[in-house]
Amino acid sequence: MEPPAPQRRVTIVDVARHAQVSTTAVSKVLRNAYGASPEMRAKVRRAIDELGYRPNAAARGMRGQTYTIGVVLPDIRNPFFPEIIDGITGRLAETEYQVFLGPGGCDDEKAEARVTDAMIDRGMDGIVLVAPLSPRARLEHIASLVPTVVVGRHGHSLVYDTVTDDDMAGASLVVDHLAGLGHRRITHIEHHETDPTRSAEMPNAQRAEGYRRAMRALGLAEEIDIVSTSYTQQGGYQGAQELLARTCRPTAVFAGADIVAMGVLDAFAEAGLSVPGDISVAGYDNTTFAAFGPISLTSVDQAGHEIGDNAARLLLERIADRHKASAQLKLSPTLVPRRTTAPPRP
Amino acid sequence: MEPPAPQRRVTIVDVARHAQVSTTAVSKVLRNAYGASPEMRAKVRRAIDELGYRPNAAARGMRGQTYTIGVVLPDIRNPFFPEIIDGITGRLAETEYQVFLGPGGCDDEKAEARVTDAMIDRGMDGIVLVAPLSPRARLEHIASLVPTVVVGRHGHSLVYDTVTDDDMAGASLVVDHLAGLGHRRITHIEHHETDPTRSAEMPNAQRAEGYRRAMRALGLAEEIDIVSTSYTQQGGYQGAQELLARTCRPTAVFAGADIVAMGVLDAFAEAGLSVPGDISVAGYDNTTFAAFGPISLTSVDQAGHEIGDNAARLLLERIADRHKASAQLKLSPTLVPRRTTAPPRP
DNA sequence: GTGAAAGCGCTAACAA
DNA sequence: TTGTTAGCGCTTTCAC
Repeated sequence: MEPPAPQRRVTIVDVARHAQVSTTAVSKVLRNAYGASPEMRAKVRRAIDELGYRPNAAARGMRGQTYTIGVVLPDIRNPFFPEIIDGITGRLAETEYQVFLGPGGCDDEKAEARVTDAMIDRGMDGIVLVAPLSPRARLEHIASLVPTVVVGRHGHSLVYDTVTDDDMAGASLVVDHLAGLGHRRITHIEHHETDPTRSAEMPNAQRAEGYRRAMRALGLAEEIDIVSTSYTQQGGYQGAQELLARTCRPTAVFAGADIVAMGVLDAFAEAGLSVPGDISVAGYDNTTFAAFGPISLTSVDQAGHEIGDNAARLLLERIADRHKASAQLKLSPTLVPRRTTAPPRP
Repeated sequence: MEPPAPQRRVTIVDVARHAQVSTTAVSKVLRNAYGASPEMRAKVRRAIDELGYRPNAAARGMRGQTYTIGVVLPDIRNPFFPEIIDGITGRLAETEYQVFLGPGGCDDEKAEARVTDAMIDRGMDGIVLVAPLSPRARLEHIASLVPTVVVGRHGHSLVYDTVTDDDMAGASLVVDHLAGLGHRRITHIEHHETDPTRSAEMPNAQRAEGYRRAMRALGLAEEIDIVSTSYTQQGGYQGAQELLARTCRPTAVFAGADIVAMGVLDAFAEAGLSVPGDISVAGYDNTTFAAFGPISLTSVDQAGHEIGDNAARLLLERIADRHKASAQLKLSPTLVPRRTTAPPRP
């Protein structure tokens, strides 16, 4: 009687024996590497299918690749990220690579470091960092250890590629839209950046700067008015409270993110202001809920899917050639006008 | 001159040499295993710090554990999942385990299989399946290969643990709430389950059944009315259209999910119905957007954080003892009344 | 084109 | 308590 094999997983050795070839041959077939005749490939493929063999990624990783790509998200809650993920997985679907997401605790630099370290420890072949919080030096350190693409953060580097949305142009779209409706007193609610080292690289800073430039370009330099809070619902609520306390209120508010606009709408509703009758509100990100009927928020749509797709493409290129010149891609956002913006009261 | 070490990563051998001990000793310290004196531990710890050593997870995985937990989500877009993730990572934060999320393409059984296979290939120590679509046999197969906890799917198994919300009780909460306000004609919009094999195990089926039972318990058996569409905004819109076409409309709608309620609200707004003046609407999941001012949707809150926390706890127990008896946990949801429900017109 | 053999970095038996 | 040694499953020279 045969000893009852205790659920041992099929290995490359089993495949080699079953196909009557060497393990080297099997390995070559697995990697589509040079040095295996068509007949051999066929034979090996058949054995793989018959045995239901699946390579052990850990073992592969010891010498070669793990065929694993890590994506680090600062905050899974942000409804903008799924678009990026879809773009990445879409591009990678046809390849052997598998994507795993690392949950970076909401706005927590420590958690981000932990996740990226964990990915490096696990021998991931490449990493996509989405809107990372880490200082630039840290990003370059990561990139020196593993092929890296940084998404949603401005500022170029020689060691990693970047894919961003043109946040400055996006802010212009909003300001131009509001000015086109007849608004002059347009206030921007921004996310206050605490860390000066990464400051200019963050999208929020770019949006604020885009707001300033667009206002100036329209001859509204005098009207430039920025309230600093944070990109949260709470931040929007506080910002709106500040505006409500003024004697001369703006006729339109450009919130730096949709979630901020939610807080603004809450505050205005509480104060009995009607939107857009008394005041217009616009957001940024075109999150899922912006489209919901009761909200119907004018917003800016970042090309999320395209961003992810390009990030994955650049990462594959960098995995293939770690020393290629770094690329910087800037994609264009579009305005999605909805029912929270209208001409000001005459 | 020394040869410029080409960025070689520090290994256990380097640590052992630097601390003047054997690699076994280092390994024991890493795993807090038995058989290392305090002095030795201290010496090794120091060497680890001085060299900045981090163990290679792939190599560890070849013999022992990878210290990696995989979480499979059916759809990253569902705003209910972040709560679960937080619960899981919270519980695991104090341990050596790292969580990675596998992006299961929205409602795609094939994608789910691909992700789970990938996790097994990568030697993950445990897997949490959130509301999986796979047939039961497949779940048991996965569980036979790696410690598994299934979340958000009813139906017990001997090989995996389950953590669910009491969806039947949740449905009762909604029906009781509406009936308490004076409603009798309460319609439920359900997700139509195509696959009969998993049918009864899915939360949507439980919610529909809970609705029926609650109606009967209130003596409203005659009024039981279920519209079958899907748990999407589109599904809600279609379901509402069907109701609008009737001569005798319900006075309240219980949507099986918040996202369904969004579609319902859209349709009612288009038809000029006011909510809750003309008709009340309730959802399920208490998603982030349900709380937004302009929406303010009455909903059912699942104990997401608690679900995740317990799932992680059970998984750790199962990793420690693969043959322990399987556990089934059912947590209680709560009702969150908001402004979309009110007494019917007299 | 093919395969034997030497590792990759770690853990687990086993000896000392 | 400590160290020696043999793999884990794969990839990669390097002979043939």
